Amino acid sequence: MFKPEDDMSSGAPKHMKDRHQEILDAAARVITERGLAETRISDIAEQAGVSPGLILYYFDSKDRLLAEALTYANDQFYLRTSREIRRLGSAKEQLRRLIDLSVPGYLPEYGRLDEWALWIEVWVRALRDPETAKDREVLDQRWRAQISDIIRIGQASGEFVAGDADAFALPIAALIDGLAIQVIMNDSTVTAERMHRSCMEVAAHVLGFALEPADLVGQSAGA
Amino acid sequence: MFKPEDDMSSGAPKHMKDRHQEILDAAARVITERGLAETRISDIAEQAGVSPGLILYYFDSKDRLLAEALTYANDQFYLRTSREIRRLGSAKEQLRRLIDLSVPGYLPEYGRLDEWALWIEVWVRALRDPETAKDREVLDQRWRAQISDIIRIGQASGEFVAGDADAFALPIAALIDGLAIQVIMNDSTVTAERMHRSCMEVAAHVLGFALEPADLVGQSAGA
DNA sequence: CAGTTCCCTGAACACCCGTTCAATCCATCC
DNA sequence: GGATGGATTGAACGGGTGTTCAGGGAACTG
Repeated sequence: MFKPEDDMSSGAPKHMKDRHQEILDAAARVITERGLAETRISDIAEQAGVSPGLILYYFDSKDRLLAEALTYANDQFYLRTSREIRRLGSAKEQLRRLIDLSVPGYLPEYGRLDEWALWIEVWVRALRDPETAKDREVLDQRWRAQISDIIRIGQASGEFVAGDADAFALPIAALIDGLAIQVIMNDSTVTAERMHRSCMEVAAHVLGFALEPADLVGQSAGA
Repeated sequence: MFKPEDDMSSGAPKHMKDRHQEILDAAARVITERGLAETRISDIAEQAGVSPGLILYYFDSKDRLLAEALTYANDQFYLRTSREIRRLGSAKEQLRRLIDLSVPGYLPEYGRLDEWALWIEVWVRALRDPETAKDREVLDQRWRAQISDIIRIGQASGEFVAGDADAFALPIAALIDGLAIQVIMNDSTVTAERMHRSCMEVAAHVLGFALEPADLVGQSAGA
């Protein structure tokens, strides 16, 4: 993804859907790089390879664009993990994979997992912007639902203990959030491996399954 | 604290230390209210009851001021909780009190505990500003040390199981972080009470102590 | 009581950036 | 192939805001 498509040197009009998405993509990339506060319309235009005027042709205002871009980027992350996880057989494998994908920089094939940086931007914005606050709640509930769905599967198969799956999911989700922040901040005492281990341990504890040595091996891409 | 001091109508020069601190206080309040991105020098000046020019007389630039204000505010929170906790007898009580103080809005006497909002601002800024990144790491390590100190006390007294106190503290700190974010966001499914309960349960689990019914009663101010 | 130093003000400056808009380009259709 | 309409540009406008600065004024010093 994220190909600049050099061949569209100048002219080359696109249909609205394409441009809309292209601009959102460009915006998400710029926000990830420079942060929401330092993101200018001209940056997004440059990243998308168009003129600044065109950005405002597709979006009512900079503010609207930023809001849309944030939820759009989180959507992408959700869809990717969701697709990956559905493939796996056991609930324990699914949970493990979800944690793999949530630890910034744990899997080499996915860069630094900068989606977390976007999450923090969403949080800051949601504190004051009701629109963003609404979106955030939906996004966050989906994130927790992804975990509780796995838990329910594991309960049905007997891998996990019985109980309120949503109640089990909350601390696991929050723990991942809290640790991911530290890892993305490059905290010297909270490495990716340590985060992964801690998440697995607490999950095993809460859900009542045994940790096998293989669960704690770093950097495995899973089967 | 936070008295406007109406009587210093115009003249009334203050000594540098005072003004420095006053401006930091004012800045912290404005940032909490409006957010880092929407904080203008004129806002801070107004809040402090001085002219915009004076702000730049005491601080080299707006950026420096903001950076200082953020760590200053976090310092205040640390000092307050630290002072409160030291009074208590048992480690379990200390831990419980720490959690009380960390749950936004749990204790009526402390407003909404908006220090958490400042934390998020620190995180966003630390992603790009090395100076802030350094401060954040110190602040965060102190936050975790506060927890591991309590754990060590409890281990010495036999209240908690033996083990690496720092390793125990990490998930507890991260869980508090992750849940506090949800609570401060006014997430409809993560109430202050639920956060409190979840933190106590995980702590009890990790540290191997039994939860008594009294530990789960809401809003108690402790002894 | 002059002189010096520091605190403080508020207006002016300069720059940055979101937004607007008239003009241009390019498909597509008649 | 001329006309129509949407897509695109880039320059210009305008508001907002960080920073500077010349000056006023209070306290302290000798």
